[in-house]
Amino acid sequence: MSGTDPVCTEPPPAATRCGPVGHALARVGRLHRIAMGRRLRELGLYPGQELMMMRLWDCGPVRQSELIQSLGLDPSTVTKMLQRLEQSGHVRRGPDPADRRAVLVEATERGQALRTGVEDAWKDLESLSLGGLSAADGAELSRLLGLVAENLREETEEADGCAPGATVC
Amino acid sequence: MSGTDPVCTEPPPAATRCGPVGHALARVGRLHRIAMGRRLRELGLYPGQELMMMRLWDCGPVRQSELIQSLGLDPSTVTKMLQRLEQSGHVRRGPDPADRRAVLVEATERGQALRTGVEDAWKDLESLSLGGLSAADGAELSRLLGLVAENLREETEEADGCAPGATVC
DNA sequence: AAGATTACCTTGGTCGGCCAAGGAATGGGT
DNA sequence: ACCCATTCCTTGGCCGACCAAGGTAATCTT
Repeated sequence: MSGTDPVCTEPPPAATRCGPVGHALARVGRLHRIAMGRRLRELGLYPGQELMMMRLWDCGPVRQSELIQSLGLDPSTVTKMLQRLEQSGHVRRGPDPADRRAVLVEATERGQALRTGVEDAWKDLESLSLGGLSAADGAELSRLLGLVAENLREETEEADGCAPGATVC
Repeated sequence: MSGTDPVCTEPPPAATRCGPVGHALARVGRLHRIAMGRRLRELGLYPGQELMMMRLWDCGPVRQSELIQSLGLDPSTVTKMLQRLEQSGHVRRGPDPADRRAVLVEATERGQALRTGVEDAWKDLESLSLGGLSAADGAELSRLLGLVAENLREETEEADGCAPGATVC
């Protein structure tokens, strides 16, 4: 048994006083990411990459810019992540014949093979997270998180529009 | 106006199907972190550092191990973060006379000066996040997040105990 | 048709965060 | 007293994620 484990967070600092919900949010988000990361490691992925792969499983070959927008990530983040995923053989990149500056991305067989594993991991973690909650509570939580997400999204976007014709898939 | 802004996330991938709540959680957590990071930048801090500082404001000089445990972070993370905070003058580190392998950490005046700014930022973001929610909804959200946190914490800790005598402060 | 603007991606740098491994100092068992 | 286990911290490596800046290609303007 390894003695001291990280991730304890028991008595959080007085951030609780200034932003109880925000603090709980940050805390839960981190715990969720860690728990997910643990499952992903057995699959050979790092946390964050699974969302990228999910996107690639759903859509076929996709433009990198599409990934950037749908995942809401910085372009440079996507570039580097794809470079690593390419090197680990999960992803293939090639030029877009229709636009020579664009890059088309798709999952390799090796990447496809992870699909059920990743989806199971998500389902597993989902049920674990909601353990002890009634279905009604789950729905309520989902609803409230949606509202908060909307509030935060507005501030983050700060006027833009998020091009409507983007849901290509 | 910078044209393309990241962070859009509009139609999330089919992760929604496998773990709607988990996905919303990850999403909101990230948005919250980004929004907080924006406020912190004006104060000269990076996201994550503010929790460390809050802990230091509450307690006086603290052992590094205390920070590790209370924030639930990896020891190496804390070491590096403190090195940077020290270099930016927000924090001072010195030897613990009672235990020569330990390190005592405390906030400098410069670090203290950020306190109200950070707390205001948290309050501000909190009210923004909860905009449009009734007080009852806020409480409900808090309660549900607490439950989920508990579920996730159990898995993350995986048997340990989190030494009860740790709430020194 | 030439020039300015945009869109698409890279590179380089910095941070938070994790893991693995290692060096000191303390403490417990015999 | 001695040695072994534990605790406390550091270093190095790797990723996700951000920003800033730059290079190439398409598009819009005039």
